[in-house]
Amino acid sequence: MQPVLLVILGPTASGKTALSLKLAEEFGGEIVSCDSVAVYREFEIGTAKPTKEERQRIRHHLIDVAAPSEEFTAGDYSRMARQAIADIQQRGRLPIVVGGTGLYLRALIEGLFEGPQRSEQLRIRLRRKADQRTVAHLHRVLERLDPEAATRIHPNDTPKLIRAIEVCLLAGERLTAMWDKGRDPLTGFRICRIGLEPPRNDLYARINARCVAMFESGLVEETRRLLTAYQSPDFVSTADPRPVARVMGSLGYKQAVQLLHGELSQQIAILEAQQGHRNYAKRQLTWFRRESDVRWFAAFGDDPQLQREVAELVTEHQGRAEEPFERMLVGDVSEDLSPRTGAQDDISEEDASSADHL
RNA sequence: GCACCGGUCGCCAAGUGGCUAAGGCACGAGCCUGCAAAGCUCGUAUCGCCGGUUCGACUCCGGCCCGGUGCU
Repeated sequence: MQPVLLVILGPTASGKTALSLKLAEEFGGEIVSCDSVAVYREFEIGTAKPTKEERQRIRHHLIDVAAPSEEFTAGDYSRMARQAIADIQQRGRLPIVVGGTGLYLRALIEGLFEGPQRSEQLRIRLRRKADQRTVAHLHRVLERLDPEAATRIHPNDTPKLIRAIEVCLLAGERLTAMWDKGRDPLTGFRICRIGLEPPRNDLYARINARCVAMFESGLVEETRRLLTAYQSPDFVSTADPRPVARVMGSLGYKQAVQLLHGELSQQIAILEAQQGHRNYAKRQLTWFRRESDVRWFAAFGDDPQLQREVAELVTEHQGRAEEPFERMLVGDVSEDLSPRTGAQDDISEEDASSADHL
């Protein structure tokens, strides 16, 4: 029977880390982080990675896997995370994906379409074009290359227009045609999705407090240190030999950089970082709400009551994975105390065929 | 006490005697197929209170209340 893959998703500061550690301990699991900034090394305080102690206690994957100056993408994430999950599975342990980055999670579970990787040169040209003329120009270009894609992408959405044009040009094929070929989903697992959605006001209060804590524990000093080796995407200079680190533009670091440039007072920097995180949390929630088969919990991940409930759910899910036919047979053999006996005969055609490629 | 300035959505803020009172932020809803902690879309007020002038007032007049500034 297919092994279980546990997925914990929720907005920033909802307690995913606490819950995942608890579950990993209880079920003998390893954690696969799904966070587009935690993949970068050297950036610590602002990324809210699990602590060193936590990472010693429970094995973590997909954290610190890229150099700050590296371009890391959803495709890279998907490939590496799948490898990590396969390894964990092989060790006989429970893989627990802990996600905050919706696109990465979707790339991991549902896959991406078969398309060309991004081309920095092409992007630079397109972006320049967008600056010179108007955004509407890019949309017109896409209209010519792929009218259907142009219908689906809003004329103001520059990054998506650029990717669409890039794909058409590089592949010599329409983007929508490539979409139609489908994705490459992750197979071989029974996925159990746990969603965390604490009351909005409480979540916002936690986000605010966490931002303050980040600044108090040295976010600005860390940023100053990092700035000696990398430059921020918001203050690039071509004459500067330091490589650009895109993470430097992410929430918290962005404000710390502005503070160091004297554009912001400490107080305003904190307020803006808080605001950015709150807005981000809201976007995450609308993304996750669309995710299918999520069991939602209206509490924080560190809440003991919630942890108990989730643990129960996971146990139930695992049980079902090990005794897949029990549920189907309850009606027929309810008096039978060992429903597993004889269950084999009742395998349906679909199950029999899907068992073939195991 | 007197004088002046100001009171427009949760905040900032335009505005006109008469189309359905700009915009920004927040907030809410939503999008998302390799930069995603990014980018984008949509939604939300009857203008401090009372009275008057007027065909018609948020806009004009008077009084009151509140905030700011100045003065004896």
